[in-house]
Amino acid sequence: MPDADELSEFLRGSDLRVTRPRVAVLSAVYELPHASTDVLLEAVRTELPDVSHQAVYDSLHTLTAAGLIRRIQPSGSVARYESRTGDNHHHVICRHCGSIADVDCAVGETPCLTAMDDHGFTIDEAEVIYWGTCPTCSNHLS
Amino acid sequence: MPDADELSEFLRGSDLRVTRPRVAVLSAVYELPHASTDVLLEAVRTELPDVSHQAVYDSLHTLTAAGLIRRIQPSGSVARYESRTGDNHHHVICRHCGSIADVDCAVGETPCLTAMDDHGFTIDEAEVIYWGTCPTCSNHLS
DNA sequence: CCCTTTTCTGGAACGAGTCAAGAAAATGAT
DNA sequence: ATCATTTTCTTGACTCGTTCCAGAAAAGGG
Repeated sequence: MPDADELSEFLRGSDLRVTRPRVAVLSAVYELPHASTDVLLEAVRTELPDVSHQAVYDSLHTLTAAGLIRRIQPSGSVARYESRTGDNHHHVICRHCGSIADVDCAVGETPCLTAMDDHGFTIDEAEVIYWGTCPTCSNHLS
Repeated sequence: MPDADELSEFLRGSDLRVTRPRVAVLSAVYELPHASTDVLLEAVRTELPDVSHQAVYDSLHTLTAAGLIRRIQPSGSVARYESRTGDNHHHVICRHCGSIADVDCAVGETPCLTAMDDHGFTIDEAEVIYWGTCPTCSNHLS
């Protein structure tokens, strides 16, 4: 869990200005993986009570564009963010409660990156989402 | 491309009442794969000019719940629907224009269905989205 | 053919996200 | 350090896809 100085360095390393909202947002994304925007907004406001939601949206967009965080948006969900980037990991999502866990690639480094027939597309990413039921919901349902 | 009678049979086969909006919606989804709700609404209205948008939303939900059509919703896109169901195919999406094409499984029948560490989840579906650039946009950009 | 159940209409409402203009803050140069 | 420039943040309105609701209409079984 990087501290504020490290987070600032991450920002500077991406040629981004270091502002308190950005540091707070980045910190929140590290603390709360797969959190939605409004959860992150609340988290940020425990530290900076007066940030606007717009500042959080802007920061999330900027950080995403810089590659410091990753945005994921499964079907039927609002946007969520995580700090693990660039390692080609995927997600398993519970259909019942919406909880998300990370899963590493099953098949080598870039599984399925070669589609059978790519229709002439140039493919640069294969996003895999596993849908299922989490342990908690399994117990609850049985 | 099934005709109205066949579509009606599909509905009855799923224990759904046969209504004109439903037949028209189902027909539109067959005609326009990966179309968004409002495109489907327009298509339906060429045949049934007075359908409400709510009827189309309801029909899409009902047909999706019955498994007659499939709903897909890539990040940053509105909901889209297709008539190919149950064959475990995936999609390749153009980052620039949003166009979608079907791709069959690259690796056998259920690629990646076995996650490396499933965190105790019971996985029932692996959804793969290939992101890239379509031929048209490739030409345009070069 | 009528009755019950389900579906459709019309319109209001919701929520995540975006837009826009001016105020504030962060960087780079003096 | 301070100032000027550039970028970012605040405030508040607004958009758009989607959902909610109550009453009207239509489908299918008896």
